[in-house]
Amino acid sequence: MQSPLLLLQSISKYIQLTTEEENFFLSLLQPKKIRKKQLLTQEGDINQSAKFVLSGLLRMYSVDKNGFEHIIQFAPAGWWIGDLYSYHKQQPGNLFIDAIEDTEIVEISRNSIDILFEKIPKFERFFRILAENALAAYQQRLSSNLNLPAKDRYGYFVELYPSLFLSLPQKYIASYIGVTPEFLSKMLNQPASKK
Amino acid sequence: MQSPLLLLQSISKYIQLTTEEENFFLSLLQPKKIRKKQLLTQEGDINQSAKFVLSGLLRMYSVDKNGFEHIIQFAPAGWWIGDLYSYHKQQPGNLFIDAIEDTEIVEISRNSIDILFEKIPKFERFFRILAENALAAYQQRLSSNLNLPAKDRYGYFVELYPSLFLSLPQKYIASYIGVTPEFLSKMLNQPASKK
DNA sequence: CGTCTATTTGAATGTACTCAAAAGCGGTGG
DNA sequence: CCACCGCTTTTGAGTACATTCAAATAGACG
Repeated sequence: MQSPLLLLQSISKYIQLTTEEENFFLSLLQPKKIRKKQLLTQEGDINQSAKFVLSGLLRMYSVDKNGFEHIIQFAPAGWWIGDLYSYHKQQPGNLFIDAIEDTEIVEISRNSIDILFEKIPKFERFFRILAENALAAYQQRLSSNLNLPAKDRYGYFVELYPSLFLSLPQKYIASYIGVTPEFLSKMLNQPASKK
Repeated sequence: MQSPLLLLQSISKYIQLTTEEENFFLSLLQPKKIRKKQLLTQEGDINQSAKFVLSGLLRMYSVDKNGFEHIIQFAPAGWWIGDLYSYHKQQPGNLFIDAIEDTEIVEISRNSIDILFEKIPKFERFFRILAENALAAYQQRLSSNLNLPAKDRYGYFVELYPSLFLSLPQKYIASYIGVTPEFLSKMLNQPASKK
């Protein structure tokens, strides 16, 4: 199993921990493996934990009434993922999370996070910064997506996930930028008339 | 000028402050009035403060290369607003904020927030929760917007801002849900064939 | 190699846009 | 208090972007 080193590194960017604090934090983590195509979370679940990807690749998506999937976010190694609406309100969410590749994550339960905040208040700061970063990213995505043509949305995707667009099956990209796989295929194979 | 009572109320939902702490917090606030149509923030500005609306109505929007505005968020009384990407990275943002109606806000500068966190660490918690709430809202918006027809996006708008859709000029709603004003008009006046 | 999934291609359709012009509405000044 | 001006909304015709459905082709994996 992958070590949570990656997680400790990302924490140390924002707060400094003593070895003791680090160990206490590590004791709260629960490792988990998700096989390719396996569901981690589904619609109706109440999100009870924060999730950090150590290796592999997850996707979070909603399913509309016609059965079509819309990808909200990918999570490669080093990213957090989760339905924050459900986590925060403690109500059933409407998002699914599954693995595109075999993936290793660590989870921290809501309860553990409460304990963590009590014992090591510095972590309030870390999770604040985390949420603010994620918020900034969502604001960016909304602002760049609203009403822009698919070609431009594809461009933004490539910028945001430069390492993914090479290896990722095209249909996932289509789902992320909000077009059908057929249309994306046509778009990419068109005589490079306009960029 | 409106008193910041509304702000204190919203804080007290998440953390308890002594009178002394309250006063210290209040001493960091800077009130500001923005007249209808006046710009508060524009593309290229580096966001240096958190902004809370006491009364009135603000909008935050981006402008695409064709000059079209896309509204990211409305902020009626009791809401926070700001380009978090720019705030967080301290880089020029690409969002505008202006007033749809005469508006009163209070601002807290980044520096003051740092001082606040140092003096009253409880505020880390407050702003963490704030960011998480906002994040949940953005996740919801993305998930409900992606690839849904305009009719449904309009429905979601009405749910999110029930008080606004009555008084707000229609073209702003169009800009929020990502259609042209002409199209929204046609949509709303169509023989109520399909809800 | 065969099966399953992903991608490509094509034709017909639909949703939303553009451009243009008319109608409605609200405020302001004479 | 009415007339006018500017802004918003409506309406219509033509167009473009993206979808649907269907079928062929290509890849991946056991």
